[in-house]
Amino acid sequence: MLVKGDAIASELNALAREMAFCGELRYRGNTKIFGEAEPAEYLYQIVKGAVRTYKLLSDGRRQIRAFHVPGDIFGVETGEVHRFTAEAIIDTTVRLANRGRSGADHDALETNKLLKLVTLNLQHAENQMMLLGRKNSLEKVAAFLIEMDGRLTTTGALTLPMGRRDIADYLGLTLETVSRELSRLKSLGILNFKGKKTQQRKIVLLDRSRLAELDP
Amino acid sequence: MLVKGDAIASELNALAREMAFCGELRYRGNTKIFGEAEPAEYLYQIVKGAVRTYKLLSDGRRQIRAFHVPGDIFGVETGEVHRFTAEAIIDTTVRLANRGRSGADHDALETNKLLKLVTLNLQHAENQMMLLGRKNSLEKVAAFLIEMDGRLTTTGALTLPMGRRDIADYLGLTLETVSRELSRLKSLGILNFKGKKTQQRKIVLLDRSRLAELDP
DNA sequence: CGACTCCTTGACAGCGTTCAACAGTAGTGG
DNA sequence: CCACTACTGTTGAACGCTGTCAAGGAGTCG
Repeated sequence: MLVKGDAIASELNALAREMAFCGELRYRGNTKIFGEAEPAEYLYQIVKGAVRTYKLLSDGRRQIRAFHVPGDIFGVETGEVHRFTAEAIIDTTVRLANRGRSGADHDALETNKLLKLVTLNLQHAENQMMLLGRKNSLEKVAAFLIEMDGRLTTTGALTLPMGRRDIADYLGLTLETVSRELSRLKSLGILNFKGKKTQQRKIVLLDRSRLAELDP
Repeated sequence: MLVKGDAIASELNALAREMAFCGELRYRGNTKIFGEAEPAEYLYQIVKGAVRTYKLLSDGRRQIRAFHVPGDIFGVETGEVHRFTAEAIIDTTVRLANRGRSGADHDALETNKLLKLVTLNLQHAENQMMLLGRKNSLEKVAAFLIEMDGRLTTTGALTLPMGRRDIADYLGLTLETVSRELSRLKSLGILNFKGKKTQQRKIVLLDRSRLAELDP
């Protein structure tokens, strides 16, 4: 069975507590943190805010690998350069951790932590492959909500930091389809919007069990 | 830019040469090697044959993670159990390598090798996410041929061990669509079939540069 | 020979995309 | 304060890519 997002996230948090961080940086919304193929010098842990990591095709098609929220670690690379771009979605604060000296081999403890992090990334990617290749649009949106529910629900409401376009590029859909399926879930009584008429990024999940049934 | 399959494969081969293998097993085509959630005790390296690794949804929808051909290592798990099923596609011989003692921490050298293997898996998964989420059917089939061309071309011809159904479940398509796009590539003069009328698994690539242009 | 598997091909349907219009909110500057 | 613009999100209508359903050919095996 698939491991859900929250299980992965909680293990990430446990790992993060043991790491040695060495600095802090702030980014405004929609600004680049690092780009694909740039040298990878640090690990990043989010203190506040949200980040998307993605790859692009030459014609601009975008596939978002993952969303990262407070507590998450990203930029885990074992090679010399980043394999994807990272951007702050909203105003974001990150802590930096040094990667082990490149070239020289790391000490065993550090490599073990790195192994754990890369493995969690791989698990997430494998689950996302299943979603992208074999789920329909309603199932994709349901899975997305379940993942985010497990990671950033605070006060009973789910406040999405990202817009419809980002969600679409995460799920392999268009923003219109995402919007339609969210409306469908609302009309089914499974969720409700809370914010202003547009910018509907505050969602209240009314029926988690029926939502879960939509994600096979 | 995306790392192509052959780059990953060649690094795998380099790694494999340093590993300590401890046994050999044979499997007939379409037989299980290990199942999802079963205890993970070994690493496997293919000597001869071909293997698919995949996940299933409860209703039977299948997503193939990867195809493995001679030289490849699969079953790289850091947890206690396998996250996916592995099946021999055709008659297959594999070598077994012990995973480090679970629980106790492995020596640094071994962990480093494991890290390399998991990272290569992650790279492949990230590229596959781009393919599944954002490429159309022709681009998917082209990418598949390019990947396989880099891994199992021997005598100028590309002999695919897997059937259309497997290819479809790897690319997030149906077998009919795979068949149609292969026919299209043939009618475009980019490839030719070599085998008997059905069982068209021998493919000759006539124009690799035009094929590459189809994969953005 | 008949049953079976694998693949191809055609016709059609439908899911998701594309194109478009519109609404609500925020920011800017007169 | 209000116009004007920009941005985000929703919704409708039409299209088209891919899936579904079906038929048929070619090869294999008992």
